[in-house]
Order: sequence, then structure tokens, then C-alpha cells
Amino acid sequence: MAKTSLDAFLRSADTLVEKGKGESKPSEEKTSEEKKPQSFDRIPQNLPPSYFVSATYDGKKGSARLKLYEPKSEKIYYWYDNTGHKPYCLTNLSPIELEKIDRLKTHHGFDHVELVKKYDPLLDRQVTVTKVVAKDPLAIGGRPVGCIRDIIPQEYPKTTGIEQPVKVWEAAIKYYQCYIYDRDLAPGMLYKIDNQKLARAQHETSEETIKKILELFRDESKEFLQYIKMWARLLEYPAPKFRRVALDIEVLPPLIEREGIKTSRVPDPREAEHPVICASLYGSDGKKRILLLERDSIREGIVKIPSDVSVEYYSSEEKLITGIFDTLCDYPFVITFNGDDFDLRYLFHRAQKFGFRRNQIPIELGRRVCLLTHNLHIDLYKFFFNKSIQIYAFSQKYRDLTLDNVGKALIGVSKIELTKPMSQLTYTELAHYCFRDAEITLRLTTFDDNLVMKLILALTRISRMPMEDVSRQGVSRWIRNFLYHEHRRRGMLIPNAEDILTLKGTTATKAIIKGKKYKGAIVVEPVPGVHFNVAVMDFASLYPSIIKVYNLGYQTILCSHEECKDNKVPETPHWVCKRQQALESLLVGALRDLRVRWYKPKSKDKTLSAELRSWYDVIQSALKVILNASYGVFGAESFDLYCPPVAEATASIGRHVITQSIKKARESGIEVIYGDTDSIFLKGPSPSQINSIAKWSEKELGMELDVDKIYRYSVFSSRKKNYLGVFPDGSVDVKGLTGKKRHIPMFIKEAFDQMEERLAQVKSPIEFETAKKDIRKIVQDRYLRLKRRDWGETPDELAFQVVLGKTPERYTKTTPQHVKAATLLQKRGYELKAGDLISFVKVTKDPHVKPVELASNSEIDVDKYVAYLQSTFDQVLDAMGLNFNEIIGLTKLERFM
DNA sequence: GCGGACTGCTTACCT
DNA sequence: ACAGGTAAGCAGTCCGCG
Repeated sequence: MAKTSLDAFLRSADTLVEKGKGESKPSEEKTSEEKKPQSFDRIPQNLPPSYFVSATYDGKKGSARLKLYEPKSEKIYYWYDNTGHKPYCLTNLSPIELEKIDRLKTHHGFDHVELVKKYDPLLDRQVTVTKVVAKDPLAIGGRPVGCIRDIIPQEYPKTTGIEQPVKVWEAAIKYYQCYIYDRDLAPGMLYKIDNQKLARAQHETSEETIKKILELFRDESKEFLQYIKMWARLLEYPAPKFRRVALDIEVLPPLIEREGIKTSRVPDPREAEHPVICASLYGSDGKKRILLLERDSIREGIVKIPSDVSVEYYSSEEKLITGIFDTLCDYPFVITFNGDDFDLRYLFHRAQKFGFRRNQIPIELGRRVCLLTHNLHIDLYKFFFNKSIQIYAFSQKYRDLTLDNVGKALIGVSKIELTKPMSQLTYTELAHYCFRDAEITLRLTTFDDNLVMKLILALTRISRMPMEDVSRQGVSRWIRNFLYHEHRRRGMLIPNAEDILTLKGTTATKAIIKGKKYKGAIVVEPVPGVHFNVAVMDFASLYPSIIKVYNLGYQTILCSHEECKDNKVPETPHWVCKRQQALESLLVGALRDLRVRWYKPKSKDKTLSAELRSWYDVIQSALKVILNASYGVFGAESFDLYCPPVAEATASIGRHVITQSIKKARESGIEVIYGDTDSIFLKGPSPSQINSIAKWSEKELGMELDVDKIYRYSVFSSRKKNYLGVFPDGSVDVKGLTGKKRHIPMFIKEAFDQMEERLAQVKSPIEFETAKKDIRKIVQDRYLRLKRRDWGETPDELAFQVVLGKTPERYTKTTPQHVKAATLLQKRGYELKAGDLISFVKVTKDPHVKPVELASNSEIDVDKYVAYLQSTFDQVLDAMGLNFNEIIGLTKLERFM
């Protein structure tokens, strides 16, 4: 092994010469015979219980290939399908008619046809369709032209006597997904292989728990209970340890001159023109390695690297790349940050440049992804990019999608700052820089007891997708997938999106916002002022509850039965089926109930072990992510079961429910000071009043309305979605106020925070009066500091920070201020793209904005900042009976002038 | 030619 | 590539104005 310990590293000069001669060949040794069968190509006769983590189609074998993670040896094993399962699609054209299509019969991928019975959920009846079976999945629908789904004609001339339009179903489903559905497999669960047969491995302790869970739902229907049981089985199962390695590479691009400054461009992974000079591999097993390419240009003295990190030198780039590949194959899971688009893609092309043969590169190159042949690649960039994950799993803790930002926000570790170009770094600097990236990447998956890995596993189980897919795709795919799975399991035809739309595509309400498809939620006009003793009641998962209780789904909305037409959705012409149960209603309903009644309470149950509690917490947050999107997807055109009236009905029932609740509260003599979508803010309610409202809701609406939080007091202006509440423990809940928004200058935010601190101390209306005096002082002080231009050496504190929604060139309709500033930056040679954060200040001279890094104190337009200070504080001042102008000492006359 | 009223665009937020 | 509703600031447009 060409490993050099720290000591050797310090004596690097000698080592360099030695390797330069090529005497030590780490890579060749590692790929030798004894290694290979150990690390992959494992096709066992019998396999101890292993987690089914991924599935693909193997073109050479012509069958599904599953990857199983065996948690004891911590290795990936393969299993190839041996049941003869084949890809197919369905059509309503009869075998006789299909027989007449020459291009189908002679298609190289065509196998045979057979008749099958299915239930058509749109027609609500049994149908017989033809299953067109193919030899390989690409023959069905994988290619742009000439695949079976296009060959089966869409229209027939009248003379043929074929009346109904010809349809093809289920042709766009990925083969491995189809395989999972048909065999009712559960990704993320334990399987074993007995005599070459794949079978579920049971888990004893979770069966005990499932009995307990079922008892919670004794009143529910048998069908519903089955779903509770199915989900509980998937979710109770504990998670294994995932042995994994984080990878990060550094590439050396040439220097270019820009405005006299030497910089470089980000290397293009498709071209892979420049050398890979460093790679870091940070293993969950504690193995930490830095692989460096020897370069003549580097001379350096004594260096420091933590002693548990091994540093290895490679005399050529080929050997370095081989070294990386060998390690990647050693681990069942490989973690990167943007490896799909950079690290793995670069390595793939770079290896090709060096003439590596296809089987020497363990990377499967896709258009948007880079998977690994023998194991699994999780790209954390894709996972953290997911909006639902950002908001609901990590409550917006990170906003900029860079490794530095996510690292800082979630684990408190930043990237190492580079002060010079890559080419001028010493080995130590380079090693440190690269290593830190790999460290952050791995630690993003280990923090909070491996939260991220567990979350991905939980989502894998719910969505029934391979781990690689679930970590890369959005919530609408997850939801579509478990719904598709259920269709197959129950012998239901999976409808084509256009058929749902033709039959049930209309909405009837008018949205308040221009350009939206239907009316959404209600926001109650707040009662301005300071209110003491406020109880906030809300419906736990309102929309999922509605979907469950009102039996909503694409099948049941606007169904074909006369008898159901009187089962109207309030404020709409829509009706809901009384005969059939919607799949969405059952599946989403069961998930909701499990979260609210089991996982959420268990995640806080101190009698459980910390380990179990943490698992339950993962489950409840995975469920939260799914449930929060379960209504929205029906209104999203990109969703494959897109059904606008389902979304519209959900929102409409939501409005009905909240309106009824407000009415009930007022009738009980409680003042409702605010409400938004699923919540009502009650002023000074008695416990019995709260109790009676909760009871009423349960009985009349069939939904749980509970106290969510209590405020010692709350402050409302007349603005909706804008308020401040102080909890009994003194912590402050700020919603929607400008003072809390991320884009405002620190200088203003600081003043706002001071006010918040002061408000936290207020316990009674009397104390409020003295707090008001202090708040006046806070505002006054900020105002005077602005007037004195007293904010520091640089205008940094005054910078607004706004995200670029798109590349600057693509703002064609207007040019907002941050875009003006961005353009100025571009002129200086910065490359800007969507998602970049622009920091700018307001100045007196013409475009009135300037990027903060180009601005000086003297140019600042103080009046603009005073105006901004005013509008920020106005949101709370008027509620407290204060006036900004009066505070800063303007007389009425001065204000008028 | 200029200012006010208006609409539209954009971002950040709430549920 | 889940929805709609709200606030705020600014860009751009229209219209009146002897």
C-alpha cells in the first residue's frame, strides 16, 4: 500500500521520488483477483436477511437486478430475477387487431400478447385488456422512436369498425419499478434468499408493536385497518447501520486573467480536460484518506494533517483514479455533494480519456444522474435541494444550497476558505481543503444519529422506490409511486393522466390570485392590537384529514353514479362517490392517522429508549413531508394523477370547516382574533370553552381540533400573515414580519431583535407600558445612528441579501434592484446563476443600488434606510399605539413638510 | 415633462 | 417541477394637465 502516515507525509520529498519511479503501485495491487469477488459480483445461493435497497434492469441478463445490503458483512449483494418477469404495457386493442400490425409482430423486442382482467377506476368496471409483453424494457417505451407504445396506433379509420379510441396504459413506467409493483416488493425492508428465491424476512418485535397500533384504530373499517397495518409494518422496522464513504475530488483548471486578477473557471465535467489532483474519502468506519497527485510544481515545508488521516501520493493520474474507484467499490454506499453533476461525472469522463475500459469504470453515466455499478450513490445536493425536505424536515435552516451553507446550518462546519487559486496551493492546503469537503459531506449524513440516512430509508419504504431514486426525486414522485403500487396490487388499471383530465378536469371556483386555478384557503382579518392570553387551536393535518374523511380521490370525485350526485362539496358543483372508497383517501388517511396518533406522540415519549424515540421522530417527519404535499399534488399539472377538482374540493371543504369553527367559537362567546387556513386564534378562552369546541368539532366535522399553542400575549397589526406571539416561557414567535425576513440588512434586523428581547420580558398589560418606552428608545437609537452614518467601517451591515430567481439576462419584464446589482457584478467578471445570493446597498447615485463589495460608506442613501426602518417597525408599532415619526421626534408640521 | 394612480413583476413569507 | 394567499418594494405604464 502506498499509504503514508503523518510522519512519512512530513518526509514527503523522499516518498515522492520513490513513487515517481512507479515502484509502489497501490492501484494495481488492489484490483487484483483476491479483491474483486469480495467487493462485488456477489450472487449468493442463500443470503442472510438483507435490506433491499435498489433495483435496476440488467441489459445483459435481460432481467431485473436487485441490490441487497447485508448489514452484518456490510456489503451489497446482487440478486437477479429468476421468475421470468418481463416488461409489458396494456392496451384495449384486441389480440386479433394487434396481430394485424406488422411493425409490432416484427419488432425486435416484441414477445407475445395475452388477455388480462383489470378494474378500470375511471369507468368503475371490470375490463379485459391486452397485455403486450416485450423482451426488453426499452422496446416498450424507452426510445424516442419506434417503440411499442407508439406503434400501437392511436386512431383507426371508421371503416375498421373499431369504435372506442385505442389506448395504451402503463407504458411509461420504469421497468424496475414495474417489477417492484408486480412482486409487491418493499424497498428498504429485509429480504432473504432461500434456494435462490427472494422472500421477505420477518421481524418479530415489530409484529408485537403492530398489534398495539391496531388497537388504537378499533373503530375503523377493515379496509382502513389493512392500510394501517401495511404502513406500520414498513415503518416499525428498524434501520440498519449504513457503511458509507463520502467522496470529494479537486480538479486543476488553468488560470485565466480577468481584470488583472488571476482566477479560473469551474471545470466542465463533460469535457474533463484538466487533471484530478486530489481526492478525499471519508468513511463512516473511521477510515479517512487523502489521495494526492504528485506535481513538480509543489515545494513545501512542514505540514499538519490530523494523525488519523492517511495521505497517499500517486505518481500518475491514472493510478489516482484507479485508487478512487477501488475505494468506492469497497463501500456499499457512496455519498457526494453534487456527485451526479460533478465528481462522478468528471471521474467517468476523465477515466475514459485515459483509455479505461468500460468495466474498469464502476460508474453508470445517466443524463442527469451518475449511479454506481456495484453499490449505491446518494447525492446529497439533490436531497437537500428538495423543497419539501428543506422546509418540512429541516425547517429552512439552510437557504443557500452550497456545501458551505448547508454544513454551517446543520452541523456547524464551514468549508475552508481559499485565498488563492487551486494551482498555488501547497499539498497541505489542498489536502485540508478537499478533506474538509468530504468531512462535511459525510457528517451531513451522520449528525443527529444518522438522521439523513434514516430519513431516506423511511421515504424509500413509504414511496416503494429505490434509495437512489427517492433521494433524488421530488415529493410528487414519491406520492405517485405508492399510489401506482397500490393500483397494481389491487389489479387496477393505472389511468393515463389525459384521461383523468378529460373526465374530471374542471374547476368551478375563482382564485383570488390572478393566474391560479381555483380558490384556496381563508385568512381571517386580524383584530389589531395587543391581546393577552391567546389560545391557538388548529386541525392536525387539515387537508389530509379532509381527504380521508370526505373520501376524496380521482375516482370518487365526480363519479359516474347518479345516486352520488347529491353528495355535494360545499360551494362547488362537485360531488363525491358514496359507493367506492378512494385509494388516496385510504392511503393518505392511514398515513395521517399513524402520524398523529402514533408516531408523533411516540417521538416525544420519554419512557422509550433514545434510539427508538429518534427513529419515531424520523418517521413522523418523513410522514410530515409526504402529508404536507398530499393535497397540493392533485393541483399540480406535473403530477401523474393530476385531478384539479380533488384539490379544489379539498380547499373548499377546508374553508367550510374553518368557517364553521369560527362561527361556533363566536357563538360560544369567544372572540376570534385571527385565523389562517386551519387555525383559529381565541382571545382568553376558558378551558371548558376550549373543550366544548374540540368536542363539537369531533362530533360535527369528524376532525380533531386541538390547542396547538398558547401565547402569553400576541401583537397584531391589520396585516394578515403578520404577527408576533410571546409564549409563557418568554420565547417569541414571529410570523411574516419584515424584521424576520432573511433579505433585510443586519442593521435593521438587530434593532428588531432588540425589540423582540424586550417584548419577551413583558408579562402583563402594565409591564407592557414600560416596555413601550424601551422600544421607543431602540427605534430612536437606530434612527440616530443612521443619521450620524454610524454603522461601521464598511456598509456590510446595510446590505440587502436577495436571491436571484434566474440568470440576470432572463429578467426581461422588469429589472429589480438585486438584478441591477447583479449586472454590475457581472461586469466585474463574476459568473452568476439562479439561486445565487446578491448583497447590495442603496446608494444616492443613479441606479440607486450597488453590490456591497463595490460600495463605500459615503455613497449610502440614508433616507432610504430610514424609510425601510420605518416600514419594518410600523408592522408592530401601530398595534402598540406607537408612531414612528413621533418617536424619531418629527413634529406634525415637519412630517407634513 | 411630470407626478399620481394603477398594474405587474419579483421575492419572501404563511398555512 | 405539491397548492393558494398575503405583504412589500419597485418597475413600468397610463393619464391628466389650459
